[in-house]
Amino acid sequence: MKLPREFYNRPTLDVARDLIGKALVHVTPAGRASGLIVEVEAYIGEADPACHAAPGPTKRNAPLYGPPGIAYVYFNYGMHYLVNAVTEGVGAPAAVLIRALEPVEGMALMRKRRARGTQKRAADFDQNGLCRGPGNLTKALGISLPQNGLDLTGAELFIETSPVARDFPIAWGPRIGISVGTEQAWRCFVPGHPCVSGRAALNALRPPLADVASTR
DNA sequence: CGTTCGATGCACT
DNA sequence: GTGCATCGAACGT
Repeated sequence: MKLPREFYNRPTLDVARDLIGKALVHVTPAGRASGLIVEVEAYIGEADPACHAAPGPTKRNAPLYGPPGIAYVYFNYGMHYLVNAVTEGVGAPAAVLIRALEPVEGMALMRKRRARGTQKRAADFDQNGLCRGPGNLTKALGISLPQNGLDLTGAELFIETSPVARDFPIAWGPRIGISVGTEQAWRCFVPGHPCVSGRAALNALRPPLADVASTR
């Protein structure tokens, strides 16, 4: 079941939590590639210094200001594309960054895409690492600028409940790779999952924060 | 184990 | 010109 627009039209932290265990799917002429979401981060509003909306509306962050359920894809560090799901209502700029997936469909295609432009061969990639990290998963799924602004309720790029989904434990911690806004525990992940990015210490199960993500 | 650092290009000031 | 919501190789302990 594809997630409807109302799913995204909610408080961003709720959307972030509920995205764990759902499947991100990209359909292209080369085939279908998908994976279960096991790590996300929330970026919420102009008051969040780490959110791209912090400077106010610009050409780049325009999708954040639009309706929920839209893909916000941007280019970073000169070589990586990062994909977000826009949340909350029009004029409330917020989104959930997808940081890691457990590969489900199209692993051969993912390997091929990951190897593109490198010295490595497709077979060199470990399956658990195919979609570990926000830059890696967009490369594996073939997501880049043409996918920016796509409707996540559409047919090309969407998020759905998966038949392979199961209940995951979840935990919250500080967001990774930012220099401001680190006091917020707005990174949501599956502790101990082999496809989650970041250091082991960051990903340890914190007992008071342990919870279970819903499959629905 | 841990930390540092270079690659690489563009939006924004 | 500056600074990235990164990655992985190279180095130090």
